[in-house]
Amino acid sequence: MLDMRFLKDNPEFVREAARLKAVKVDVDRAIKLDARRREILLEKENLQNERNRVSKDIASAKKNGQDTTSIQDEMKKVGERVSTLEGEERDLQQELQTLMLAIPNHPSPDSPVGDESVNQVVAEWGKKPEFSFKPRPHWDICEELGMIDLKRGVKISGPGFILYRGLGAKLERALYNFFLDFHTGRHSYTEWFPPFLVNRESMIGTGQIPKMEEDMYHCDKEDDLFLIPTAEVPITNIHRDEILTLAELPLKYCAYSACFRREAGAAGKDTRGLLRVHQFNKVELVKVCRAEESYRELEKLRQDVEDILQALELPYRVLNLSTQDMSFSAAKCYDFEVWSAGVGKYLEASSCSNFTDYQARRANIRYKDENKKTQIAHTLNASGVALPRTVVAIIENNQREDGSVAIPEVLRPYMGGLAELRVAK
RNA sequence: GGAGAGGUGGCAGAGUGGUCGAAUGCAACGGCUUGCUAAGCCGUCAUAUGGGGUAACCUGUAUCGAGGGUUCGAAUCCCUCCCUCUCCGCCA
Repeated sequence: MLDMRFLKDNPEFVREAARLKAVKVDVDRAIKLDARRREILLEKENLQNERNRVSKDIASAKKNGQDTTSIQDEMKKVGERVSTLEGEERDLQQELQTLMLAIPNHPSPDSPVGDESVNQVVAEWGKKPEFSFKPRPHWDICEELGMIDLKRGVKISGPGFILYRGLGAKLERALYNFFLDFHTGRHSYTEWFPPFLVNRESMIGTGQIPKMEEDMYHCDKEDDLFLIPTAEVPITNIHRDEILTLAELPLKYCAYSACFRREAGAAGKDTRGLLRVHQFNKVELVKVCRAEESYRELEKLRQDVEDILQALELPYRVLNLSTQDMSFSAAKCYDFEVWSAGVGKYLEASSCSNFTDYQARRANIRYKDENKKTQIAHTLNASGVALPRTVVAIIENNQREDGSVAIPEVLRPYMGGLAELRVAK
């Protein structure tokens, strides 16, 4: 959410920022509602002031045995007027809130302007593997090695739900354990294990609602709980409605979670095998820091993600996302795409975003600065990293002509010392 | 799921209709003093938002789990919801 004062002072800037993100907003309406709300508030508070004062007088007058009926009648009228104004204010506030939640964060000046076609490649690492045979896609290899069972996954849940088996299941476990150990150890993140269902306030806090509500699985029995699309939601909301001290910033958190996405309308396009699924595993990195530090923390976060892709020896490139391709809440976003030889494509394996104060204002995450003033924090996050497409790249890039797959060095300790995946004799 | 108890400031804990935004204690912070295993004394010490002032600060309003109601006036009375604890039931 934006600061109302900022919006009031810079309506043109906000309009322009929304245009850059191709989001329609009604800035004028918001300003008008806010002005009207202020008027009402002023009148209401003046009346309340009068009432508070007179009520004290009544108390002392009664003590002295004086008759206070007429003045009480007068105050009753004041009370009624206050109630009316309160009702009006509530209505205005609600409409204003709805409008404000629909205004996106403004993109940073160094984000390329436009749609996904103007995304900038800002880094490339590693060499695409070359083969003396035609590399196969992961769905062939994985089925052959008995690592996933696509048909039965569909039977028990539906399309987009993956049933991992044997070494496939073990590889998942190996990867997220490796990721967690790597980030907690080498990068000193604090590990959390969050609930996978969260309430509506949390979803609003990180900005999934209202914009993306249709993409979320919802348990509507009466609990109003949502399955998390990413651990970003519970982890960023840990400090919702809290005031942090300067000493504890920046917070560096990491968490494994399963992630649930309806991916409504995405069927048919790049969805084979593990490319786009409704449930997947991910390790997420979240940072909360003071305002001045967020862009520097973004670069560090980016490095943390690069480190882990390099450890896995996966060729990748980093994109500086365009204003329209980044998310609603983001100010700047890097996407990490790993090269995968079988499908012959770069696959998005991580997003690394600075949300500046946008999520923190929604979630009310603040800190006291050195002058003891309360400031809105900045939040960031990155996947570190999402598993399915990482698995795809590992399988497809490390495949051999005989159908076996080499396991990256760093994962072998997590696979019980195994150096390759192959069909059991 | 059933029965009971309870939700007050960073924590503990008073307060049951009127100078209560809230006693007191602990913790924390600032200062003073001091000599004996660290203590004593003084002061400061919630959040949001509006107004005034360069500023320290002054000031209006709201907030005692949340929302509604009664009343001139609500932490205190009434209603609804949420949460915590204890006991019982169920259960991985």
